[in-house]
Amino acid sequence: MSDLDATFAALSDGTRRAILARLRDGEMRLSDLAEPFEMSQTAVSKHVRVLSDAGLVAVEKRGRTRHCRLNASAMQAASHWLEDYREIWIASFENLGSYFAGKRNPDSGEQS
Amino acid sequence: MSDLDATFAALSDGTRRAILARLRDGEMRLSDLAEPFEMSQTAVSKHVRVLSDAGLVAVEKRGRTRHCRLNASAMQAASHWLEDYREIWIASFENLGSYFAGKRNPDSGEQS
DNA sequence: TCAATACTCAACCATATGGTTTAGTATAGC
DNA sequence: GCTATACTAAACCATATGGTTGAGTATTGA
Repeated sequence: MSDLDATFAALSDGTRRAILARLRDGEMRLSDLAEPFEMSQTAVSKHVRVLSDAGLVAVEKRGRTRHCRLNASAMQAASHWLEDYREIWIASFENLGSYFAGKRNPDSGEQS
Repeated sequence: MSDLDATFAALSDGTRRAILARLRDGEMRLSDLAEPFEMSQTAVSKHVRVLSDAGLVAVEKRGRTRHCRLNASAMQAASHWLEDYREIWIASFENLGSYFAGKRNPDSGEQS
């Protein structure tokens, strides 16, 4: 599995995205991280494992607790891949803008 | 499944990302699209279906052919989600930069 | 030392995924 | 109308995924 495969696959689950969102506020123990989710801690632990394997979070063992923090650099690769398509979706919005502009005023293609 | 679930899941397969890459050059018939892949046309058709369900490609039936084109707006939602983490990974790179800079020269934080 | 805490591991289950093959449908063109 | 083309659909298979429970391990703290 390529790195991008793993990254996008890890991001394709809502629970895992919620875990990442929680970690934006800073490092958190696995048990605290799992607290709001309506599933077993084992399940959350598995999700964290997936995120860790994808390089999206770093887990550090400290005594009997595991401390998780974001490792956003893997996201950058995913973001970079998407970036290559940015001009295409911008173009499609411009076309849409021209379309609506044309309905109002055939000379104008501008948008706010 | 949320839209983001579907989008990221669709992007997590290398074949599907390759399909999207091919479509960057413009619209293509399904059979032409399938040609370089070492799998059955049925398999490619299924991948296109996944991309279509995720809103990443638009498929238009014209006679007996299906014409596929990029619909990059769904990518924008994914990109936007990742964007929220940009400041975090930038911060982590800055820290890394400072770290290496500190090894060379404690006054400089610049990199090539 | 002993109990509680914070996990991991293993086994299991249901469903999803990525592929195949075979058969069927709709259209094009002779 | 008949045949080739370009698909889609259905059935099947192996493996992956997301969840569970129950047992095991390591660490803390009284």
